[in-house]
Amino acid sequence: MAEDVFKALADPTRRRILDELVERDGQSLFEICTRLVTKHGLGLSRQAISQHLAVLESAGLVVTRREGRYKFHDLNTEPLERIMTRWLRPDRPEDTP
Amino acid sequence: MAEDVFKALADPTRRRILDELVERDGQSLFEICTRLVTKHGLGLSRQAISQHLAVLESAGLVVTRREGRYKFHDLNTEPLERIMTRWLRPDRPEDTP
DNA sequence: ACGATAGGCAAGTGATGACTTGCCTATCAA
DNA sequence: TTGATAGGCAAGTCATCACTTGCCTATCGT
Repeated sequence: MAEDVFKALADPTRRRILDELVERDGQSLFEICTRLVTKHGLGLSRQAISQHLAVLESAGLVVTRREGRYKFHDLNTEPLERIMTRWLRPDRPEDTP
Repeated sequence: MAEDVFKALADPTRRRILDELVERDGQSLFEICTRLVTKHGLGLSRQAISQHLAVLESAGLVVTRREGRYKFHDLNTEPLERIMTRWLRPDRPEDTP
């Protein structure tokens, strides 16, 4: 649902996670944790990140695959593409196909 | 700031307001109130809508112009176009909140 | 001048959301 | 098996947010 996508995007930490997945797809929870801490200095617990990933997943922005004890997270931009054109009026010459 | 834009879009009522302004630009506060009530059955006070409009305005999604005792609200899609491509182009992650 | 219209300001309330802590299960390596 | 790794579940705290209520200012028409 569109509601879930907008709410998922409302949090800066979740947007950081999406940035991280754009840069490197298929990361595990712990990978994302360490990269958020080392690269952006975010002091968040593992559970916090886990909950953020759950929100992103239920919004369809992240899809997961399990392999053994690892759970890999992949970005899915399809919900974004559906949503962003909602208020873009068709009177813009460069954007209208 | 991108943060304000995402937070502004997080609320369903504010998204309704943007829908309303796409359909008919330059409405006053009372016009928006009555249209939200009659067309979508939203039972909200005038102040609630006013606060939502303030959020949208500080996010840059709505620009206002005063004429006498009227204040007209116009849609501005420029902030949307800036944040849209953040995760759609893997080469260039953008800066943030 | 008056009353009616259009809008703003500020404090208070109730709900949602972000984050933590503690404990639990499952998988792998030695 | 033991211990370490990867992750999940649930309750609790604290802040933010949406919305209301009440009162205030400014502008217009008569």
